[in-house]
Amino acid sequence: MATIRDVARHAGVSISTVSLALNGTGPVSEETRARIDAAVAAVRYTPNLMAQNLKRGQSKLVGMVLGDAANPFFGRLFGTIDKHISGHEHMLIVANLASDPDRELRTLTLLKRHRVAGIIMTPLRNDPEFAAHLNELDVPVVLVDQDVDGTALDFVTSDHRRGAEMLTEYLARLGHRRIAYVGGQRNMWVAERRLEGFRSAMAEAGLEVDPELEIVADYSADLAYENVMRLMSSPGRPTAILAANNYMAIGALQAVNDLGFRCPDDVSIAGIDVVAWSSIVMPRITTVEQPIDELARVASLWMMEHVRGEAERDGERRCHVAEPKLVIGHSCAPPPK
Amino acid sequence: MATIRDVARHAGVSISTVSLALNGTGPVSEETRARIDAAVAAVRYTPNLMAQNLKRGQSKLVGMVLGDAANPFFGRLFGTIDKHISGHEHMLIVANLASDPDRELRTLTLLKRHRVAGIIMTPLRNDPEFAAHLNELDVPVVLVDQDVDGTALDFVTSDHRRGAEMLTEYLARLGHRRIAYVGGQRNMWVAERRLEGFRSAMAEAGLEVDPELEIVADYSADLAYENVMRLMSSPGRPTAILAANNYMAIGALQAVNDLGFRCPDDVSIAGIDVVAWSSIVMPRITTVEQPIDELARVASLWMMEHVRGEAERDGERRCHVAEPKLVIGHSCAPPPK
DNA sequence: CGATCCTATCGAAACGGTTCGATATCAATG
DNA sequence: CATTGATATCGAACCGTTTCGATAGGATCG
Repeated sequence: MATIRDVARHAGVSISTVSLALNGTGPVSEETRARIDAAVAAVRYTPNLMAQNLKRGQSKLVGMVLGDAANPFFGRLFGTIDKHISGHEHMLIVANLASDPDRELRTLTLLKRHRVAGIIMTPLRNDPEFAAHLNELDVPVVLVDQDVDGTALDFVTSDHRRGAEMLTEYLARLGHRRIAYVGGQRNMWVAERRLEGFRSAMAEAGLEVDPELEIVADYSADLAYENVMRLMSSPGRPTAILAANNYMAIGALQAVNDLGFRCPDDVSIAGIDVVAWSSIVMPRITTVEQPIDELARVASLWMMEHVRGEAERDGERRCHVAEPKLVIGHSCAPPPK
Repeated sequence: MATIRDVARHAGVSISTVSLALNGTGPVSEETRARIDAAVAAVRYTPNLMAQNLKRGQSKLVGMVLGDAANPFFGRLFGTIDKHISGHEHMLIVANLASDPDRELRTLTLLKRHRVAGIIMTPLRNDPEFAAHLNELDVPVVLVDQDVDGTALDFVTSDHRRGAEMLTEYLARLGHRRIAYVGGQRNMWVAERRLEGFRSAMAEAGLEVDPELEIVADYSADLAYENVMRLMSSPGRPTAILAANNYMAIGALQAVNDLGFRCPDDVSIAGIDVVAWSSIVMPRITTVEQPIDELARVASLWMMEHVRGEAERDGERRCHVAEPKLVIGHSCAPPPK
């Protein structure tokens, strides 16, 4: 592959002159510039970014770590962030965790080896060991969606607790008293917030939570399916089900259908974060949506500030909490008599 | 950030010894190795991959160009390819075209500047100018999903033509005679193949295609919605609709619902490539699925062969055509009397 | 006319690594 | 004892750039 040396030789000038001409830094005569341009085309020169970055001591790469690329939430998040980042002649180098927390640390150090200018990540782990690593990483990081306790990193999320509250309140107002909650892993930040929201809204509505109806289904459609099957087959079955993410909502709906119940006539279903894409799921599921575009915009903005060195590190971490939006579908109705 | 020089100084050895020890190339005494390891930990050394790659003349980066990251098809494709690639201490550097063909060329040259070891891409454009650029790129490329005529690049796809045929045959066997086809842009490779499949299966079944019922909706749910609204409001409305991708299938179903028709009682709907994720769309849409895992596996395999220099370039391009799978849902029935 | 200041160009030193060809030490060999 | 051959370590060149300081040839000025 052609190097700057080839261009210089072909144009009959020195290497430094080529560099000055190509980068527009330093004065170059019209004539020389023309010869250089011709040479570039002749030898098909493409500047080596690795060499440029090495020399300049900065990289035009921004790392992005996704919790689960197959989930449309992350797909849209990535797409929108990419739109913002790649405008500034930067590129995203993306790693997918495939929901496997063990890959998280390895991925981060690999990105650091690449000397990325910064990392935007949706973390999975939330434990002191991980927080310690994050703090020692020495690369600007913006967390999205999920927090890691014990770090002072910029953090962009939506109000997961409020989202769960909104749906719970909605179900309670419809008259439901036995509401089942199908939630994610107990040790995950987002799952905790959503569970809090559910419980607080239940308390607020004067309803008590039956421990039997509080399920942990690890964000998996299959586990949700099994649990809802069991729940709906038992005598004290709920009249409404709140699922804490899109996959589990789908699993729940499937289970309800397969048992011959009808939604919303026999049982109401609401799901958090059931992405717009599934809006024609029939019945359309009542949900709270995260404002993905807003999350992506703020995260990208903050990241670019870090990259440009504009982020005034006054010790205070920045947090942006976006408001989720209640989208009423046709999956909820008053409980059957 | 600590460099190899710092490690050397801290351990009291030369730079080259550190390099030899860390890479396991060349003999290093137990004692020295221990001192070096200690020094690495002490100064928190992380090798600079840009420098390593520059010197070694190779990069551990593989480029991936996605047609539309927000579409779950690409999300799953990316996730699965990443799983294969990142096993070999490589990383994926991903760019999203957001369905904008104009970004395609720029993205490719940017990836080349990064000296990626290869590029896996789902192209949008299919024209001679683009093919020429691709041929001159001088970077190993594996095309996925969509072909570019006039190149000799490795190509992994599924049998789009056959997929459309299967669905058309299925609808014809159910007794439908007026089948509408909602297709993608006419200049796109995949769209052409699917249209061919539709027409050939129609001919095979002895049905004629009403030009009025052959819609171009650019893979957009909105356009499909509008067109199906129009179609279903006209006197000669079809009894079945075949949509050429997931978005358009959703648009079509929505339109049918909004007009008060019932699917499949009043009209049957089948869609190509309606991803598993939407399997609980009610009624579950009859579809042909692309074997994404297979596509990803073959593409990754071939890419790694290129990266390792094992690809015997004997002039012949490699093509892998996977068989799509007919998944029968509940969205199709015999036409109403 | 010598000093001064642009303008255009160049050489050389980095950037952070790898790697090849020394060199030094020491035990084994003839 | 002089060779030989490992073994362990090092110095220096190089990968493809950028960039700083130097140089040289005018034009401008007092």
